[in-house]
Amino acid sequence: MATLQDVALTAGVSKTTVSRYLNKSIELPATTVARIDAAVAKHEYRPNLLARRFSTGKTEAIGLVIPEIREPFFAELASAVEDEADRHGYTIFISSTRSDRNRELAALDRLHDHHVDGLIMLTNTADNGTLARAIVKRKNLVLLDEDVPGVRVPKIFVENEEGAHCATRHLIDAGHRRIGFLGGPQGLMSSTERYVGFEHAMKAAGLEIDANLVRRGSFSPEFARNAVSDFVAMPRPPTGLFASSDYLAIGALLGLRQAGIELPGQMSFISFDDTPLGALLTPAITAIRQPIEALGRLGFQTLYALMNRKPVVPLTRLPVELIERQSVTKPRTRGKLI
Amino acid sequence: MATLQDVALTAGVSKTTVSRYLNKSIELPATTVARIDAAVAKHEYRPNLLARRFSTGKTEAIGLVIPEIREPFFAELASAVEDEADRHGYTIFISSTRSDRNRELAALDRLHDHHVDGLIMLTNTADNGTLARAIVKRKNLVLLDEDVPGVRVPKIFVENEEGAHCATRHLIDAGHRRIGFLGGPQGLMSSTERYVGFEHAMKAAGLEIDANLVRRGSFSPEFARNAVSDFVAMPRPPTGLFASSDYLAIGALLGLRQAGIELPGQMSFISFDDTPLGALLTPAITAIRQPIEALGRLGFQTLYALMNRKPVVPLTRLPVELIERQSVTKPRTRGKLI
DNA sequence: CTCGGTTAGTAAACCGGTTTACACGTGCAA
DNA sequence: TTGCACGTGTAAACCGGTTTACTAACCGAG
Repeated sequence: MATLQDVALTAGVSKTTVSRYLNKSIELPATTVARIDAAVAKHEYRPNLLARRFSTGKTEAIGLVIPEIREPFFAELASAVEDEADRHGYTIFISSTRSDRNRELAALDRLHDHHVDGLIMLTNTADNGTLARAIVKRKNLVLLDEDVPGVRVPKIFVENEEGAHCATRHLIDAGHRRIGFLGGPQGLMSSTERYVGFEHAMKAAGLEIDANLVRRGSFSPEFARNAVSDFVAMPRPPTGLFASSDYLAIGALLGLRQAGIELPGQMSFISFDDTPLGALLTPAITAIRQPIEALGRLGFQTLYALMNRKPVVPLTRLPVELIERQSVTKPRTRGKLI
Repeated sequence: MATLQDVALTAGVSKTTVSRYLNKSIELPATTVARIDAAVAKHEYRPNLLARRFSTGKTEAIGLVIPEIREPFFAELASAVEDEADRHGYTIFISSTRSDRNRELAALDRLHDHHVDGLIMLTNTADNGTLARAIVKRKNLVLLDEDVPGVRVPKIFVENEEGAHCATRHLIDAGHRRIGFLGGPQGLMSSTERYVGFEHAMKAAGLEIDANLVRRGSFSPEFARNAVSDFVAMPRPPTGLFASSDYLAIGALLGLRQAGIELPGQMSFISFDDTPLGALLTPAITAIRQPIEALGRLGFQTLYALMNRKPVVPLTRLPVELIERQSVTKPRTRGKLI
């Protein structure tokens, strides 16, 4: 591998000159430029990235910390972040933490160790303060989609409450009165906000919330499956169901299929996220779409601004959107029950 | 940030000693060890990774080059590779190439530039020689799942032909005689092998292959959708369909739904890959399962051996497995047609 | 007492860029 | 003729580890 020194010797200049020319921090007369260009070409010179990074202290890489790359929501997000990063000359490291706090902390350490210049973090387990304490010691960190309370870093979330309100309202408008709710873990901002949206929509419509039809506590499909099994075994099952994430929806749909419940005839169903899966199912699932692409791009742009010491918006809320498909209809039993 | 020098001064030794002690390349008496440990703790010393990498010329990172992280097959693979890499102290860069040859070449350049120590590559576009020429110039590269002809690097593939044979045989055993085949791009080893498996199974059963029921050329869902639309419009449509990848299956299923074809009653269906999606659909899709986890782990292990100049198996074929679900039954029209 | 071997280290080179501070020559104005 | 600005560069420090080659001190054996 040719070094800067080799190029400099061939071009008859010093390596300082070559370095500064290649980094555009110097203007040179055409003849010198030509000599350097020729020398670079002759040696097929490519700068040694390890040396450059050591010298500048920059890695031109960022980390993306997500719970699980296999889940389509996070894979979509990773794709968007990667694309935007690539556009700015950055590469990304993806850490799948499997919702493991220690792996999240390890990712923060890698930031500290100059492994990466910045971090985009997306957690989905409630913090007892451990994560927050680790985060406040770090710079160049952006939180996406889920909050970590008590840290002052740029945050980009979606309109969870409004989305949940809209979803619930959609079921109500279709004529549903008994509506089940599947929520994520307690202590997570997005979980809470989605529940609040559900609650407000129900209250605004003058409907009681039946506590037996509300299940909160986990994002796992298993959790949703069990909850749904309970729902359909009730004397008066709900006619509509709102799963507050697609991952919950998977479990819920398996539970409904197992119980032989037909969608949307016997049960209307709406979800939150709108990953591509939903469109392929029968019936195609009506859902609140999170702007994953925008989340990823804005996430990188914000981190980029942060790394370059540009001013940054402390909190952004991105809008969500109702995507109507085929899983919500009028309740079949409406005439009988009301 | 404390440096090795700071620690050395505090411990009253030279930085050589601290470095060698921390890297376990020296044995020291207990008292000295204690002094160094205390100094490390006092300074909260963490080695500067950029300096270490520059010094050793190793990045302790590898690249994973795949067509698209959003596709579940590749996301699963990435997850397996990442896990195995993590276990060996390596981190991974993921490059989604979007099947773009230039992005594949760029990833190879990053290997050259010391961006990563090694590369696991998985391509899905036929090579005209460009990729092969770029690959032969590189070291520490492993090919996964798809061949690039003419390069001598370790390769790990699955039993494509056997899998396709098994899938076709499964339809034949269920009583199907008119079987449609959806294949990937021409010029790809996996495409060809899967077609050959189909062909052999048909011949072995004494069945003619109707050229109108064979469509090869792309892995895109759109392609499959169009092919299926043509199939169902034929006077005598096939009763069974073999999609040689899950991504094709998605398009095929959309096409079948659009045409109002009921599965498995009107059409038996089998796919190749068995990503988690298939289990969630109605009916759940019978498929040939690729050993994604094993592919990823063995891929990393092979690269690891390669990077450490250990002997490496030049070609490995991993077995596939038939996962029976609900999308294959006896042909409904069997009595009438035969 | 001297030689050889072991223990416990160390000085300095090295990796290949980037960056700071400065030098030299030339032309133009005062 | 001096002085200054400007164009065209350069020498050397610097980043923080790793690694090579070496040494001083001490112990035991001959």
